[in-house]
Amino acid sequence: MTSLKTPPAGSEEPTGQRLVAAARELLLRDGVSGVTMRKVATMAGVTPTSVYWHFGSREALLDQVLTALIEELPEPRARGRSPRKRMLELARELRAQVAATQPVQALALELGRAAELSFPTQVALAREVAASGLRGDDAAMVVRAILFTVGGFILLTDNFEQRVPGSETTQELWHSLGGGAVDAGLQRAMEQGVDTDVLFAFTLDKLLDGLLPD
Amino acid sequence: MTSLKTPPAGSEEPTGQRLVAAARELLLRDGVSGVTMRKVATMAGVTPTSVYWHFGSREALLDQVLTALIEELPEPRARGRSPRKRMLELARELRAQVAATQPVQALALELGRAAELSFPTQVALAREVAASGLRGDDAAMVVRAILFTVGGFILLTDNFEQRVPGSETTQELWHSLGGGAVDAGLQRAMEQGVDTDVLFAFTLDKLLDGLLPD
DNA sequence: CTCCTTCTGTAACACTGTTCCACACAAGGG
DNA sequence: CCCTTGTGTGGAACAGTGTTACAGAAGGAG
Repeated sequence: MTSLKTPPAGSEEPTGQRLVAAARELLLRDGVSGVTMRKVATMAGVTPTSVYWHFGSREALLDQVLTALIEELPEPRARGRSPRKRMLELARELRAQVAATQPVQALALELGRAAELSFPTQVALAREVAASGLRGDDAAMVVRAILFTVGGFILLTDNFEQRVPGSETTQELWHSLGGGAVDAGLQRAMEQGVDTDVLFAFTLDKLLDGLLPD
Repeated sequence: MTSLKTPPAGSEEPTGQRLVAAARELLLRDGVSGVTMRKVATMAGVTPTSVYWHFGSREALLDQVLTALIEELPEPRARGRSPRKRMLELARELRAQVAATQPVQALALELGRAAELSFPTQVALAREVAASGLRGDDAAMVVRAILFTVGGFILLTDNFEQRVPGSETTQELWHSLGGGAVDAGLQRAMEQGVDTDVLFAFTLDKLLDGLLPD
């Protein structure tokens, strides 16, 4: 059933595995739109027809690639002395991981499987929320508020960074705004760039202030 | 210079304007990927070549469409008795507007002009932050924290709603999680669906608690 | 009239995902 | 042994995408 025929000369692995490996390499190198059926097939020494015989569609192929990549992601580790510090650390880790595995995230988004990527962090976060004394629905709201804030922040900064050249940034818009509309000091501050790392830490810190009143 | 030739029979408007109108109609009806050069051209009674003569590229055409659409967006109105209530109202309005003008948002995102869409709300928000007593860099951090939270929330829920059928939702993942990993009551709560409206209001409320301590 | 600019249509190019069809090859049954 | 069946494969094509080279038509200016 598995190998009725002798494997094609030039490679030990069966065609299916070679196709997944090729698609994976293309994904990490050229991004999700760079994974082309003809490129994948050529890289595996085969024609596009074979890809369709083995997987049925481009989406099914990418789905297998994503599954393999997800399994390799490291487990989140909650470090810190208090639940609150461990939550901050988990959020920071998730953000760093997303930044480091950009094409994987883009693929998960396209396949509608983004939830799986954050789930381990989600569980670890839930454990810390429970450790801080919250239970049931209240705890769930807190977990979700943190998750949505972190996830949203990641998506947003992502979109801001892959800005199209020539389009106006928020800072430029603030600069071109006439005087007197808002407080002058505030406007001047808005015209400067943002350090998203600092803003991320600040926002999460203040959110936790509101969520975990001691 | 403007119209050397008699306008084509069957329409008073010049070709350029008809093309923008056609692209706009296609965008609002079929989404950003539904705006095809051949469809736009056919709808305007012309061939794709003319589109390229007038605009140079698909991106330039869509850019003009977006500019026109942005100008029609209503100005944000800050309602409420306190600065804090007006901030919440502005955030709610922005979220509602984004939900109501989805294809416009998608287009702005693709063209890297998302900043322009939120900018009026941004200014109104800054005014309220200033009204609540904050100044300079501190005020800017607060404005940005709110903006990034709201914007991120919108992007995230957007991605969650256009989920691919067959892929696992977060709730299903929580359901398939073995017992004992986290508090049972918390897990049960996470298995239920989220009302994103309620979560949005809750998150923003708690964030403001942390940002605006009285 | 000729020249020149403006604008248009035809046809093509390079690319995408996908499908149809024929062909090779190994296994098994009569 | 032959013959059918199932497993893979390659070649060629289809329908679609954005984009471009090229040949014109139409009107104003000299």
